[in-house]
Amino acid sequence: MPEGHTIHRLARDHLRDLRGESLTVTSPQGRAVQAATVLDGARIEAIDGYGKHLLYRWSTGDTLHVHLGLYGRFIRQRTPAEPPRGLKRLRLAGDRWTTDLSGPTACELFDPDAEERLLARLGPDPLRADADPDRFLFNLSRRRIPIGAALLDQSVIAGIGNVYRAEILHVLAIDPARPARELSEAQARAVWDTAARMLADGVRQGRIVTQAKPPGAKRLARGEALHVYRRHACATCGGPVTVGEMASRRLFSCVVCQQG
DNA sequence: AGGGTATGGTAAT
DNA sequence: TTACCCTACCCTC
Repeated sequence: MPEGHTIHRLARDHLRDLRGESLTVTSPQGRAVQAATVLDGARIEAIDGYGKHLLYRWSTGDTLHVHLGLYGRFIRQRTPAEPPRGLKRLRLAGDRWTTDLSGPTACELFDPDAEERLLARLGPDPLRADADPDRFLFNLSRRRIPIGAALLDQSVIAGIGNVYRAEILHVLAIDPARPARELSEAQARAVWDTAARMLADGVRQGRIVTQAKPPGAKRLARGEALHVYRRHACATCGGPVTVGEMASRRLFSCVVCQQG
């Protein structure tokens, strides 16, 4: 689920569903007791997404940091909600909606300087209006690691995960093994622009879709939405998709389209 | 019941 | 590099 598009969509949805109401905050699993105690009865005033991180700004002045990791998810239901089932780290119950968080890597209150430390190790996030593409170009220009590894490095660019990595490099016909700093400036800009466009599409659609929808089609089936990720044949040329490993994740690329 | 897998990341070695 | 953490789901036995 969670690459950058998921995070920014959650920020938007949670703001819509929960902002301004006094929330009942509980820690059903018993693993976020301190945060729940501090925040219970308070209101969410704003929510920021940075890459794959969510920052909830509360009326108490506190910031709650959530990182979903690989398995984390939010489940929404109408208030009053069923008693929590399974392992729920946090429950936010408002007048209309109740949201449960399960499986996050992080769910914690930030110290005063924790946010600064977090932002210092994140590259620019193409989904943010205040993002600076030149910082991304600069970051790429000084990395000798492959571009396929650089795109997963959150200090180079924030918000890209394993699906977007494969899809971005594919639509630009870039060999993932190519050293990041050897990309031309035009190519690096194209990577940024493509990332920004794909992520924004992901926010709108609530899932990752990188293929154009044929006229008349309602919704692309799963397996038709992507070009190479988890496919055997490339959606563009029909050629074989190879599966390798880069940055400890499975990397899919088209032998034909993405030759070095 | 148990194993493998997943769109992520950190800390120790 | 490796070990480890987090949860749900799917497959096989």
